[in-house]
Amino acid sequence: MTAPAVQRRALRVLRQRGYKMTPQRRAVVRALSQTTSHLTPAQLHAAVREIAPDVGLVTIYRTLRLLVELGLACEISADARQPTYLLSRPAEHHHHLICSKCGHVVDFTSEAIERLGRRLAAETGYTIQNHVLEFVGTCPLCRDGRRPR
Amino acid sequence: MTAPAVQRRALRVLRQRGYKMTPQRRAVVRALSQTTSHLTPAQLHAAVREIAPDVGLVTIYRTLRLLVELGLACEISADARQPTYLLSRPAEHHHHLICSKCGHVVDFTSEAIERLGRRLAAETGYTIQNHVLEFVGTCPLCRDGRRPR
DNA sequence: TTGAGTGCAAAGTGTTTGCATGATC
DNA sequence: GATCATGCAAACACTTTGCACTCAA
Repeated sequence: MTAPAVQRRALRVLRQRGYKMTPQRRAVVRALSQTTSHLTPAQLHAAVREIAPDVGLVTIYRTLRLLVELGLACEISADARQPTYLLSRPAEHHHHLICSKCGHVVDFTSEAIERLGRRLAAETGYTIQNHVLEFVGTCPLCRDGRRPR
Repeated sequence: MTAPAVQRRALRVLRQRGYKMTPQRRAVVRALSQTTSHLTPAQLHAAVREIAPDVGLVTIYRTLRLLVELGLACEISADARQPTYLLSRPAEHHHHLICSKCGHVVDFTSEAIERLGRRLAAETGYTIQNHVLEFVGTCPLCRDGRRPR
């Protein structure tokens, strides 16, 4: 799913669910769709201000919460001290491979995890509701020093 | 690994690494070893105070950080707003299946995840440093209402 | 004896809430 | 025009830090 398509889908869902289409929400969605990385609320705030200079940080928090509720954005928790957010590209359940240097994120899905979940459920008697899987590493560009910083 | 064994191992490693064996550290390790659940710093503080009433919350934070650094405790980040901690039972890399009702935690290891990591590395060119996998669900006792609360 | 460890209070960080104003539908 | 959304400031919750004192080695 391309970035503009992700952006359009998010705005469409917001509208369909009866939320008002404000310039602030548009700007948040647009800023999120323009990065392949994952952003902290503060970083997103900075990015949004490039588009719409007087959006407040509070609006960032409120909009992020809304987007996550609607399944339009994901929260990455690999670093517990610093939750970060990105727009969900695939609609279905998926996972993230995150570059710890540049923050680039690769989405993937895995049937193996689903199987593992079923096996664990059978072995332990748990009913499994959801799961989080995040790989953290270094992307090829950063590793080879081909990316500034 | 039984709870007392986990406790002894943690104390032994602390000593071996040259850290002083204070009553506070003993109490934190003991309180952690006495639960099969995962605790927030505040919950752990309460539990520690049952054993050693004047341990401060600051010491809980400092000791948790130390234990995590030494690989003796794990941080669970399934709920990004509330990191929780537990003593590592297996020494090697492992994952958690967490009951969202009572907090009980089941450790497991998975060769399938290691394989998936290798496959992702090959496909994307990433060098993978680590990964987090957490399943969240309901344990059999809680689901069947056989556990109070 | 001496430096690591602790407790307290204060500062710091990140996030949420109350409320008046403003904009969307 | 009614209601939802925003912005500001204040409140909040959690975590870390500075500093003097204590205690394990």
